[in-house]
Amino acid sequence: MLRDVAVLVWDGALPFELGLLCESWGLDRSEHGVPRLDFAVCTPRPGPVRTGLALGFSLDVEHGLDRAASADLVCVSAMQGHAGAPPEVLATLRAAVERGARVLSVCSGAFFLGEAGLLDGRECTTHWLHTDELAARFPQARVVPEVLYVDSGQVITSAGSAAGLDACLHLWREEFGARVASAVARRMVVPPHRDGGQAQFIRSAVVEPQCETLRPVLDWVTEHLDEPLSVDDLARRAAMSPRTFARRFRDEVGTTPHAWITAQRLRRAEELLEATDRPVERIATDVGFGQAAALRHHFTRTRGVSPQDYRRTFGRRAG
DNA sequence: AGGATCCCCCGCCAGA
DNA sequence: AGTCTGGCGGGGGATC
Repeated sequence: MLRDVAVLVWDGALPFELGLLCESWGLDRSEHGVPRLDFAVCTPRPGPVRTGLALGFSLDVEHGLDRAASADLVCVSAMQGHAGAPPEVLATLRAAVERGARVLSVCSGAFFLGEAGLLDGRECTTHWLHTDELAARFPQARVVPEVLYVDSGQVITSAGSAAGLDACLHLWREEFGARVASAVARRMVVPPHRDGGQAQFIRSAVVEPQCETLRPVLDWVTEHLDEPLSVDDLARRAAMSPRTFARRFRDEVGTTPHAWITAQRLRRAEELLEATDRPVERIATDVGFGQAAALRHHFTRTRGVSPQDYRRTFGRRAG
């Protein structure tokens, strides 16, 4: 169970990436039913820590790295420059993994996990600008480009900047269930869940945010998850050819129609597992899986636990 | 649990 | 030249 989170910083810390870690793990949201965590920002020599990018301000950090020794999760934020983490930091990261804690990197923070030898043989990712460099510097690392984050168990790496939030929300879900994760997301006013495999690029979200042509169809789908949904039907509903629909879908949503629909069905199934006592078979049909086997297959593949186990952990009667 | 069938979905290319 | 569309084919994943 996750109870204690430490974030490691040193000179060159980037405020946005550091800030999202503080926002995710440091805030008290107990009035919204979110467990309160012990949280600390730590640095090798407590005191002033310069931020990167010549932003003209410093942080005053109270805690030394010894404070990270009890953490269940040790986060390494992004720094200006990708090399040369202090040796004490690398030792802290290695010690965390050795004692069974998890480590999480945001953006170029993955390079420091690499320096600590924690990426060897593991799948990982970083900002799309740097995936090639990461793979070159750490040949043993299995770098996955173009995803938002990678959860390889003890080691979680996320892509550029804001994808760190997605990785954090993923961890909230994994540790505390979808209801808590949604409460955290709601407080931060971000979408509750973007799947890790989603593309880092969502072209039209940047290029023409006002022209979200698929929004009505997406909304319709989430209201009709229990029905059979073929791509041809959705394309017709969007008044496009199937080929154009699939292309626009990837551009706007960042994944394929079928993968997205499956992800929505799993999300709904998760909610129903937590909030109701309906049998898994019933939930499968309620969310549009033809057979319960399909739900179980996708659920265990993406969540790492069976629907029943998920309910035992996060359901109403869970202890 | 495995195999047949279905349906995505992506690369390719021609046309607007 | 450059962009967008949509039909086709095939391989592979999903479904039953």
